[in-house]
Amino acid sequence: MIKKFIDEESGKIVEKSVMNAITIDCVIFGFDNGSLEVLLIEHAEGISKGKWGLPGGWIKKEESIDNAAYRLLRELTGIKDLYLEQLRAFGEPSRFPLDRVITIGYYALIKKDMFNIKAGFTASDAKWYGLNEVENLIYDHNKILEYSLIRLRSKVKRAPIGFNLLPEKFTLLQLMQLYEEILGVQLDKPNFRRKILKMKLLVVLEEKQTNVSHRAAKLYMFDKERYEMLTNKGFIFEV
Amino acid sequence: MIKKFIDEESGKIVEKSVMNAITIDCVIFGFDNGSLEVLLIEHAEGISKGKWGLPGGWIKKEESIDNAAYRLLRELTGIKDLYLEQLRAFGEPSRFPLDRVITIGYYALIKKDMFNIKAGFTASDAKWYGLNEVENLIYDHNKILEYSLIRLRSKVKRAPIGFNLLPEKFTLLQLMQLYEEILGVQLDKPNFRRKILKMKLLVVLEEKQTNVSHRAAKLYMFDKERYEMLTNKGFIFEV
DNA sequence: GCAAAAGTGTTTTGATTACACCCATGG
DNA sequence: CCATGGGTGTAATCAAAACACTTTTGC
Repeated sequence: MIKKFIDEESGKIVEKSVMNAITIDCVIFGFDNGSLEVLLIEHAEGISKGKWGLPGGWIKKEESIDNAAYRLLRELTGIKDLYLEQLRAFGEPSRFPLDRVITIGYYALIKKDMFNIKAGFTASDAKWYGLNEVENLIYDHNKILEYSLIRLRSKVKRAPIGFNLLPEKFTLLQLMQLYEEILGVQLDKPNFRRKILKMKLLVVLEEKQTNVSHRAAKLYMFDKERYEMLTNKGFIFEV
Repeated sequence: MIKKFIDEESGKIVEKSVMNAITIDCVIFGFDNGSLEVLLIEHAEGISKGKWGLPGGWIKKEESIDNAAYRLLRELTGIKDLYLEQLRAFGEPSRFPLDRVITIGYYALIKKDMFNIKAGFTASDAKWYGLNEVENLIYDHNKILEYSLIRLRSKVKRAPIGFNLLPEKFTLLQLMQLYEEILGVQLDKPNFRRKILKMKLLVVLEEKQTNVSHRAAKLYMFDKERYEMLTNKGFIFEV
């Protein structure tokens, strides 16, 4: 099967051979005003025209599935620095009405402040949805979204991937609210502070919040090197 | 693409249409004499003839990928009652030398005492290997096996799937050795007892061990109903 | 000074760990 | 009677949870 692509270097339209009957669909998470959101696409072509669904696409013959997912996200958001992880394959025979198509689900975490949507030629419109605003999506995309949430909740307890949803510099309250939102729990501020600081994954900055009508909070950054060091030693992260 | 299958009801050979360029590969774990083992297949056809690899096969057009994995396991082992879980899709372009083929990895846990190998027509021989005995497998099967181990280790801490590797009736020491083997750690017997019993997932039986040259241990069974009840309430299992 | 969030301190509770020790059984 | 694993008890340590309290800032 042959599909058209925009070449990333030259910008020209090129034709490429893609895998048959296998696609990629991606749940993109963002975090804004204390709420977790997903990026959905209004499909512009085919039988699903006008309906909303997860962004997705085809796998080129010569690219790995991880690279295909990266490419699709770049095409849509322009972001190169994001967290990406495969969920699993979804392969009910009835999931795609016209033909037997298996899809490989991914989820991505992006810093929303780095982001602007580049609507591609298979997406007429893209929009952020709060998790409770999401209604009926095309095919089995609700199921993929549901599964991605389970996975995100479980993963966020074991590795500090939450930082990928926050801006470079953030306050401890922002971080706590992120965890509260993802895990759907209420956390105790003093206890959260102590716990997260004890992990030594954060670097305190000189900077503080500005223009807030209360005591300004210190800003922190995630210390990736320290994290790598700790994970290599078999470190476990739990909030 | 058309492949030959043995119809499970009539026993006759039938031709079925299968998915192109997508396969299933399965890591089958068993537990014997305190050691974790995997079932490997000596491939009898194609370019991988004579080499060992994971059991796998094609996905029929009309069956779901989970069902395809179940069917393959039934064809190979005859066992209907086993634990099966998808790992993820493996899709490096170079993983299969002749063509671009994406595979969906699964892992299964079986009770070895229920089991006898039914060598199918795509497998000339099947053999259990201890984890350290496994050498170079075909394609990316070492990678799939490695990943399945990571997954098994992580899963076994959060859900009592280990029982699927033990006989119906077992002693606490057997169970502890299973955890020690899977997790690669030494556990303290008294502490393990208390912890596992406090979870209330085990039923004590009247029976005891026989013919042992030490005090006979009580036999236990896993209480599946109790487990379902606890999981529904958001129960977490950690050893 | 008041509201609102930042940030510190302290007590209680419960789980984890480490290890000493007694029990039952076959050879 | 001794080796082997079955099984119980307990003290020490550590993390989690609950919550009272002080600090800083804008209005």
